[in-house]
Amino acid sequence: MPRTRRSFSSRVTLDMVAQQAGVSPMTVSNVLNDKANVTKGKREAVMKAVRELGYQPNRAARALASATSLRIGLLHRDMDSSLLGQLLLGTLRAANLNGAEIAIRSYDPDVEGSAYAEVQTLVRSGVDGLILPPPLSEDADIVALKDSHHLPMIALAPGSELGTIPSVGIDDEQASYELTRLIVNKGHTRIGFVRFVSSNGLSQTREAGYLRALKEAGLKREPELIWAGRPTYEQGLLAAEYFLGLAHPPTAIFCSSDDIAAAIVNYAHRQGLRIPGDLSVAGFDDAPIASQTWPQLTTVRQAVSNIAEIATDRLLKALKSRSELLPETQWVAHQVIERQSIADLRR
Amino acid sequence: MPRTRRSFSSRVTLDMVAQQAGVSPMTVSNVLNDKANVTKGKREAVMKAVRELGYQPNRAARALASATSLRIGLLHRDMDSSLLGQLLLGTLRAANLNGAEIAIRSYDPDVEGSAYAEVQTLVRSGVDGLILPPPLSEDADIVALKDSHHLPMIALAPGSELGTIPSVGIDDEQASYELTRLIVNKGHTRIGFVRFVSSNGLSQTREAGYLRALKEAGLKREPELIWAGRPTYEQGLLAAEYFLGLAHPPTAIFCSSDDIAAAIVNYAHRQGLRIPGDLSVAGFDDAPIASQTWPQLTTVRQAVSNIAEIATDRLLKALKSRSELLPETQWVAHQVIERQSIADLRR
DNA sequence: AGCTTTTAAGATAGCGTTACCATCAATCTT
DNA sequence: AAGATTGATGGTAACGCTATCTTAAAAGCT
Repeated sequence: MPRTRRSFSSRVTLDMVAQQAGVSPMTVSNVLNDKANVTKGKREAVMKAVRELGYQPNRAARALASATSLRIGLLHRDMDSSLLGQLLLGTLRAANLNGAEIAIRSYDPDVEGSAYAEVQTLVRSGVDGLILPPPLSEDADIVALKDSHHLPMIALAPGSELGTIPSVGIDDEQASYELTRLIVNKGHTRIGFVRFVSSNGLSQTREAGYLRALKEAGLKREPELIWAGRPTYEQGLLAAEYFLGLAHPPTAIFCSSDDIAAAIVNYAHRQGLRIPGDLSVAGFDDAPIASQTWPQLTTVRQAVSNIAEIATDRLLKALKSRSELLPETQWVAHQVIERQSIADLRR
Repeated sequence: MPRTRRSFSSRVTLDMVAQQAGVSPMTVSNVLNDKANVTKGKREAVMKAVRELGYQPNRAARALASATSLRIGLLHRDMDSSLLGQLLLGTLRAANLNGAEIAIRSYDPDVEGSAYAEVQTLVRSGVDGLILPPPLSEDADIVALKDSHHLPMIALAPGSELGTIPSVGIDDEQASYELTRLIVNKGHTRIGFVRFVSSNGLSQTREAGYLRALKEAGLKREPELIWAGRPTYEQGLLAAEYFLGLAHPPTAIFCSSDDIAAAIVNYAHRQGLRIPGDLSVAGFDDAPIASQTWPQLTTVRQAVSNIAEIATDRLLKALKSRSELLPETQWVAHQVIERQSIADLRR
């Protein structure tokens, strides 16, 4: 037996409509949801009662009862400040528009298996899908969950076509090609390149663009002009040391990361070189540091928040329509940002 | 006897958290809503379980049971990449645990009144409260909405005690004092200071800390050692030019911003000076650039995501309990990060 | 007509929380 | 020391709706 009613609010409920219409609550629900079999008479009686009482369904109750709300997980690298903001912004925008919720967790890139452990927590916590910022699309364990747990996922800026899971990002090969061509067009013929050491898609894709531009300009690939390292400032200092120590150093260096480029600029300054007068440098990503360096770096910008928004939207739409998400790569426009770090040798 | 379970999603519920923590569901609810009196032990056990399971309250259920749903607005500077991530992270964490929703909007700091216009949009869209990251707590129009629209708000890192609205941040004066003292203790007696030009709280608070440390060490305030500018890399170059052009330049420069400090390091390098051998430099904020410079900068770190989380939580708790939010400043611990940019002159 | 199949309508049991007590141990009276 | 007060904890029902199953009547079949 009911003890006390909690709500004093005179809000009209479905039960009141049912009573007024002389039918059961279920019938009212069925009418309102346009369900199968309701006779015309009852349907009209219900609608009349709804109108008279000014009934409006309670969204919260409906959501709770129909368990229709979507939740997607987003994993991010701890301490990855510059991208994170844009990433969250884009994801949240798409999630809000789709009435979905997002669950965020961070992992420590220095701990083996940390990302996978966090994904498992997300899965256990009941997410319906996953957003994978780089470099998570290269984690085989995580990607495997797609089939083993039938967990839809989409990768952000994968660096290269994956084939296994859907993704959204810029065309890295093309962007790299365009930036290299810009350097070539300014008359440089000895152009250094810093690639990533890892065997991931990115390192190869960006190098491919660099090589394509060289080839097109009739320049040979010179192994001594390619240096591999991790994308950190410290590694950039090593790269600078290497390039400037060559018997015949490059006149320009294109780096796969702004951190490295900034380090090279800094190192060169300490050697008394002028940038871009004595050495031209280009970066990639348009991280904050690219414009907090002097001279500011010519680089490539990818619209991170757009990429995140598009990917999230695509994932949610697929989830809603219960349709399979095809493992297609979707490309978003990038932008070559020309600033002052590349000298024009033609003059 | 339960017939069938309807939900297929293994979403983590409050009951599961209760079981994991070894308490009743009610206790979990009480912990999450900061209700009544829960012992520290239970409270921690619950929070631990929440973290482990990645629990997020079901908003629909909460709204239904409590007949309330909260939405708070967060305004951020467009393009403010490095802080934004941490800011969102903290805010979302608190919002999720409280089952609240957050509405995010950006404003253009270069357009007069842009922030106010965006706030109005938020208000019209029906937010129940507002989070104000710096420097919004200094916008009189926005703060006035607190009373005119009875809109609760809380400021982040206000830089100084406001008196008008509640806030959460570090004690800037104390942090500035501590960093200056660290420089003093290394034997420096001519210490330059870069303050912000604006008349906001921050510029004065940080300068006050600098002056307090000088005074304590028996050093005089020398006007020529204080330079004012905006917190940008370009301005930092001007500051460097100024300080190094003095007849009797400082041996150390403490900057109210890492951007400025990094610019000074860079400028000094180009002048052939060694850092910290010939010039010591310290920054403030521990922005990414502080560790992407060589040598890495000694600076002050504020836990932005914590600050945002605490503030959001405080706002939401007040909203739920329908209690007035007192205009108190709440201080969060800061951390002086000592790296390699300050020379020890005593040896 | 006697039987099975369809169909409208309703009964029942949750969905995941929180409000509102009831309980029992701990602390405080006098 | 016995009774009274507090305070932590949890049992129970309810929030307003929908999924699922059941029923009883209507319709279809041989």
